[in-house]
Amino acid sequence: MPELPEVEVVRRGLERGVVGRVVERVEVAHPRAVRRHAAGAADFRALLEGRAVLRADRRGKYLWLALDSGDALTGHLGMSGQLLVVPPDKPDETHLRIRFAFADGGRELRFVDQRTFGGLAVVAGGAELPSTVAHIARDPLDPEFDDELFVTRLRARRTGVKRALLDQTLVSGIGNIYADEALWRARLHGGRATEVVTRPRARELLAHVRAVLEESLAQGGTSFDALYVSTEGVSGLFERSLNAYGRQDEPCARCGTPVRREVFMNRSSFSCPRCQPRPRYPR
DNA sequence: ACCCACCCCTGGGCGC
DNA sequence: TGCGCCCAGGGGTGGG
Repeated sequence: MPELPEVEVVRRGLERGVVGRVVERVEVAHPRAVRRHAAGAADFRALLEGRAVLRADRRGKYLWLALDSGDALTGHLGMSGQLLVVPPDKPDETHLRIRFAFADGGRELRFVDQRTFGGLAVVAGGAELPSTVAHIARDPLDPEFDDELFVTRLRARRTGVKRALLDQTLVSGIGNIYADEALWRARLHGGRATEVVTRPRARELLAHVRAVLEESLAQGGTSFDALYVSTEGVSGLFERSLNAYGRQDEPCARCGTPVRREVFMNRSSFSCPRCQPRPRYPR
């Protein structure tokens, strides 16, 4: 899916739906879904069967379940991954990749992923912070996120502001939607060079990032279609609150100028031509 | 240490 | 109907 709000909705669903339960049986229906588990599907199964789930954690767009073995079942949803908690008798989804049945015979956990950009892996000793997640920065909703460090590092970059926001090693959890929304709120064009953004402007941008992530989370995230849903299959409602993303040719909510679409980093960027003028020297 | 182009996939929507 | 494009909330990798 999904960006931070959508992943956090899933994490909360896992907390309610699988924490405290014991995995009894794992079925890997598609090997690509465990390609990040280098030792293969059989090893993946062996490390999970019989294990109890202690916690559901998240950093940025990465999720993990802490296990009683000290290992972590880590996951990334990619562009189209879903983690669903469903009754065992529910018919298999078309793109069901991995099934987890629990010892209590209750609802199953299913990893469903149309495009298979996502995947799961067991990381040895990773219950606290999986080594495969440690390379990314904290996200803006993390209480230990260091705002001033972010401002310093942002300004040290020699790139554009949007590229920087999308760089998960600088700040995690932001994707194409929330980058565009935060930039719209901050009245900044994504091509603005990071080194000319003043410290107060950078702090302001971060405040907008945080606000849009929190507001979206409160609405259950953004769901353009049925691919972006909670563990219960429920869609989020934040799409109606988007001001820039996907709003090409619609009037800017501030000034009425039609929202433009530009291709940037081989993907779409939406912005207001008047509120967010192109910089003279874009990055 | 950065930054960028490219690659990995499937399916929906569109024009022809 | 069908085909060929284009498009889509992702990251990892290898080159410069």
